[in-house]
Amino acid sequence: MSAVLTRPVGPDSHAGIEPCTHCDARPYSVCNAIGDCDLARLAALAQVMEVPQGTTFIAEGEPASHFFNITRGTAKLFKLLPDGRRQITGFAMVGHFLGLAVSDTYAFSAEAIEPIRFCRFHRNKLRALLEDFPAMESRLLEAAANELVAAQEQMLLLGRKTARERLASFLVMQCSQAMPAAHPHCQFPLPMTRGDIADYLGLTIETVSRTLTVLRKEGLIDVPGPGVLVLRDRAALEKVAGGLS
Amino acid sequence: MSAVLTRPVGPDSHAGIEPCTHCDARPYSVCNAIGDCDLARLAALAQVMEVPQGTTFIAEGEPASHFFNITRGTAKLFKLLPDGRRQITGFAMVGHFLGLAVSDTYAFSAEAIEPIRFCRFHRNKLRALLEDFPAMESRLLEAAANELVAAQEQMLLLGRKTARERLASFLVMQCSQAMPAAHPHCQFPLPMTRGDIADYLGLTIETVSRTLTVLRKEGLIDVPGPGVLVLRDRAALEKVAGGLS
DNA sequence: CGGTCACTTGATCGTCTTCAATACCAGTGG
DNA sequence: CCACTGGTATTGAAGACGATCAAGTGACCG
Repeated sequence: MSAVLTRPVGPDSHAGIEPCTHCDARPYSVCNAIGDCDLARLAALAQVMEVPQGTTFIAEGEPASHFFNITRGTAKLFKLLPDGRRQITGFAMVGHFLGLAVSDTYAFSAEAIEPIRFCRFHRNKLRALLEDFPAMESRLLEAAANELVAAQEQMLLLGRKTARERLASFLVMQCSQAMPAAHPHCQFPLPMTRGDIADYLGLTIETVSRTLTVLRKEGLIDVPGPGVLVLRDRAALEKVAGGLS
Repeated sequence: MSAVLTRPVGPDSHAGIEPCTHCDARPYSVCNAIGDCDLARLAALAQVMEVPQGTTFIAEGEPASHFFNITRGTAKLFKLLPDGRRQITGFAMVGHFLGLAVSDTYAFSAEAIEPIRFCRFHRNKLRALLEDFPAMESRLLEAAANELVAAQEQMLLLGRKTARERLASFLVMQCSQAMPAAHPHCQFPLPMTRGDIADYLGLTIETVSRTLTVLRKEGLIDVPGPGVLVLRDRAALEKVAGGLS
């Protein structure tokens, strides 16, 4: 990580004063396993940081010194082949935990697709903390199990679905993530570029663009502006996503 | 799971007498986190079972009542689309743990590709056990983290690698799994069919067969018999697998 | 022997990629 | 104000890789 591009949040910042008690991510993240009374101990280990859009704050292959917890914004996680081909393995939103890997180097890279804030912990210090808070370890296991399920779903998408099915799956998933309630008609932000979507779905930018155009002309979706998307017919999209048309 | 096709191993069986102490999987599996003295408690919960090749012993979408631990043979884990398209998300060998999912239904199916033996545990009983043995929970978390890394690698393969690169990656991985030592010249069993390999790599049977033929004619591999494979030039295969040719 | 099954090989087809041109927007500086 | 730039998105035409369709082989088995 480039030291120039990252900076700890100063004492004037809200998050700087009470890094955990009032954290935006607390309701969503694994740290909610720790009671308010013990939170100070966690806060003592946390280093809150903000980085601008485009910052690579985890680099594949580098020594894995920290755990990360996203508290604002979205990051993309990806792996690269030597010739530049890229596969985005996921998007980490508020509450997402990064760096679980047992290995001593990171298995993937992470880059901010918006200005983001995260807190980070030294691995060995957090490991010691985990021994005192088994509840947090349980939550981590739970989170890992959920990610594993999502990864298997993504393998099905990458290995067996058509471009049309991939886009439909992606949009439905993004929608349900943004709006837990299953509204039939839903609008939500789409902070990633076409290139990011393509690298997430194993397609090219052109195919993503073309397929979105088709879905739009069919009246299944609408693109009112850059970074915004509307599902006009969510039920139909879910059918397409499931391979039923 | 069909009750007809599975059967608990009787008291005459070796595994039936001491399900854990002398288990083949113990050195490789998460249960090695439990000391010999406490092993009886684990054994009391374990139900050792054997099923023949072809048995589907976990079915996607069914109530997730058990955890599983493979102790002999190999199983394939897969997800299906309504029209029959199939994606194999992994092969579970000796020591592999299944059923971590938080959800109340299984997220994937599992089928024996050889005659296999496994032990299974009721989820709620095992959960209670985990509270008394945090070391086991740590091992589970470790295992889950490793699987997550493997899943990300597989996403890179499915999303961005060519058929040739996929086969090379698969063979190198199978080899290093079978023989931890990095012999330049290595022979190992390949229990899965071409169809299984295809569904694991997101290809068709024909493409798998053709690509293996090419690799064979290039002298990179050899197929001495059905279910057996030899890497003639492992270094070259690793280059191909990494996208370097 | 006829049966099935797994695998191989060939010919053709189609989806997605590649290459290319264009449009658009924001920022910058003449 | 407008030209210039770089990044992002859209659209078109041509091409390639893998899929599909089809035939044939060999092994195993009743």
